[in-house]
Amino acid sequence: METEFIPIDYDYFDFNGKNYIQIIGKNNNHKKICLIDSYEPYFWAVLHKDVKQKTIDKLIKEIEKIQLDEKGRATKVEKIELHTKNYLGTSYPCLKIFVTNFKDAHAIADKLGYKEIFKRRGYDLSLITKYIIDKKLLPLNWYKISGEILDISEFGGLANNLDVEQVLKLEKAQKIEKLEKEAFNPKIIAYDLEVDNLEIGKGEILMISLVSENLKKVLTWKKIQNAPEFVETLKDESQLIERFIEIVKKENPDFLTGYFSDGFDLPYLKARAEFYKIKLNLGIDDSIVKFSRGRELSGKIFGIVHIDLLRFIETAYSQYLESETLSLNEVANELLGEKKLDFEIKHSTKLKPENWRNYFEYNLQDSMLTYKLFQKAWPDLLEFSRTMQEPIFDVSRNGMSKNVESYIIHNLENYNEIAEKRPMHEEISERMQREKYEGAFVLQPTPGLYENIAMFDFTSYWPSIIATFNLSKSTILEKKQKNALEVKIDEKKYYFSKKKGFFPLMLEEIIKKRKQFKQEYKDNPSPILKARSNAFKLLANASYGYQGFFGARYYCPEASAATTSISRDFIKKIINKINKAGYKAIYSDTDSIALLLNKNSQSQAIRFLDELNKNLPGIMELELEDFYKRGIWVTKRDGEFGAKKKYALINYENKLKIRGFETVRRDWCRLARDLQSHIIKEILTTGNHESALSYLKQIIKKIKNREIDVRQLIIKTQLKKPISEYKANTPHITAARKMVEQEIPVDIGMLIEYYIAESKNNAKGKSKELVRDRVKLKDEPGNYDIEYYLNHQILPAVENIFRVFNINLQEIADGKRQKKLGEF
DNA sequence: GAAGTGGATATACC
DNA sequence: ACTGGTATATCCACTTC
Repeated sequence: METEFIPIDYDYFDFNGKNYIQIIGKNNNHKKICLIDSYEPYFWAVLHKDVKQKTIDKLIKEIEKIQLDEKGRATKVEKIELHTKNYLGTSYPCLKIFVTNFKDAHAIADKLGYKEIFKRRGYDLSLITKYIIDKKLLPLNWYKISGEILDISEFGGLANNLDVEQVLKLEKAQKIEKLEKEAFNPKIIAYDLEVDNLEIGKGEILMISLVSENLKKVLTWKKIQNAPEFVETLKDESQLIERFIEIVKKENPDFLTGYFSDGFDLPYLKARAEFYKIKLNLGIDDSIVKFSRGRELSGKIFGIVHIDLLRFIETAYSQYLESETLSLNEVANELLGEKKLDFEIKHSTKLKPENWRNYFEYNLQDSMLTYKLFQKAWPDLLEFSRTMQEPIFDVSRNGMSKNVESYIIHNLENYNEIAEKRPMHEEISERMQREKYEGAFVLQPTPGLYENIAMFDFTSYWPSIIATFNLSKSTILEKKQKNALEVKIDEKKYYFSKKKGFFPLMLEEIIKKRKQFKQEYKDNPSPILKARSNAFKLLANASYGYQGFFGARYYCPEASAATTSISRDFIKKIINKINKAGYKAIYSDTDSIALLLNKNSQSQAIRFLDELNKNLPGIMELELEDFYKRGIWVTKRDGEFGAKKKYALINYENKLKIRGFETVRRDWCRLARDLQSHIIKEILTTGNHESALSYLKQIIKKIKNREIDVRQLIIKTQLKKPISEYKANTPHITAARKMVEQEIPVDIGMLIEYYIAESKNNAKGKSKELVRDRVKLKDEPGNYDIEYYLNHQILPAVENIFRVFNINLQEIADGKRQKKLGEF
């Protein structure tokens, strides 16, 4: 039996004590296929270099005798092979020890207390990861496969109740190339629950919406006359759950997706199903939904990949998004230009029929948005999975450190490397206590309005340093060696080998691929190429942090410290060269330099950049980010020094680039942010402050006359931990407590919205009330505090901008504020 | 009782 | 606890004179 096949999800099962792999995927006729494959699990024993052959033979005989019978599972060492492998870049004789069941590999490894054995490795990788590495059946790639149709009786009748076109025992698989357009088009169902009580399982499920290519449905038990046609009314909540299961099973999609569905929708469904003693058997083998533990729950369905889009968006998109929160509403608005429907959610007992009809629409829209977001994210999900070579289920939930590690693990074979082990608890807590090492260099700017500016920046600066200077766990030397690179950090010297290590080499490849895909995308734009280029970009960006991350297998803070140390040296040298060549570096942060062109032309600057590049070693590269016609740098709130990480630029297409200013900070009120951005724009466009100042005066007048809508004055601050864990009584915690009192749901991660109202004992005025005592929730009636908004929001946001022009709003700040304000 | 200081907290930059 | 360090700024509690 031959067919084309694309693997989507991987699972495993035990039969007669042995491990078997189950792969769910599609054939070229878009039918679901299940492949069964055997797998011989093994781990490595790294031997000391000088162990003699005779001793090795004896050792093998010893180890071969090991048998275990734990948890009713008889396991033994099946066979042993001798290989020469690298461990952290050094070659060793290694024993490849095959065991009956991979779950016992760790226990058997623990029995190997022989002095000839230097390290035991490879027993802590997941079975799926090992399978993908060894059999090279990579996720989301096409294969021509041959196999035998599984007999109904085999593996205890496994093929019997599996809802797939075919179950095949895999014999051969050969990778084939397919054009992207004739490639795999996944079937997706998006779903969303509406409930009465947000606490998992504590309320009733009111309705569930489902959206697929040819499916738009809201299931409910609420009988409403003239309900929209997409509504299907069931007898009660238990029928509703059963109908949901029925539809999903009938549709049998590749992906079932929700938004925060790991944390809400799926656990809720499970809890309510349990309440009614219904089996939530969504799996294509009728298995129930399982939740794997971890920091967050992950809901897994056999044969249908459950994707919580929020989790993928957190790792893959959040750094690019401008949205203030990652709520479905904001993310959909930014990525799709579509919003959730307006609907005020109330307890179901308080809803009138027309409210219900709107509620159904609202519920359907949530699934529609989720469905569209999935399609938008699909190229990225696909390319993440292909790049890291891990299933989409995992890649969509893992953070970037895990993704970097997946990439490493799956590419180790190219370097004949054995995987390093994961740090254990004790080691992790030790690592967490390490002192911080010094990071990036930031040049203090001189405040001012500048003209004719260029911005240079290093491409993938830190990764390119790691690759160029060979900084990693496998290349750091214990002591000084001939030709070794010496890096001095805090009077301590570290040495790195000149012989390239696998991590720097992989990184070099990642950077090169990123460059290549970026170029391919430019030449021939497609969502897939963009996603591919982006996956490699994110991988490069996260790789530096990976080496300094306590959970990393290839943890090496010395390499991280050396990376930043070298980065500081280089950027300072470049700054010096810039200043000596008739330019003036006015600002620099980490990998970028803003410089004044002075008398030089733009083309001269580009030639100068080429010169600088000629003297850069390895794959380090400096590029032109853009030319700007004006830029402004301001002082810190107090003192005359220039503030770092705060500037605004305007290029020759009149596009603004604003960094660090309150304009881009969500914890400042809308009025202050809009005013500041207006003023920055005015100044950068005109080159003077006059129109900006008159605009400011207008706004101040409006505030004093109470002409400002309180919605413009709402301050939003995120609640980052449970209220009880806060030591400080800040305004936003006070607001959160008020919300709890008023029975408004308060959750970690939520933006707390409030404004500052007039003091109650305003007239007496002597001992001023604290800010937190004047907090009112966003919908609470009251008068905003004119003094607060003037002196704590509006003026702080703009006074250091005007100070650049010697306009002294400072006197106002110095206590003469009240009097001075009268002048406006 | 005003002024200064430092801790806790949030958010941004790269 | 789930990449890293650098930096600004607010509010509030506390100390100091």
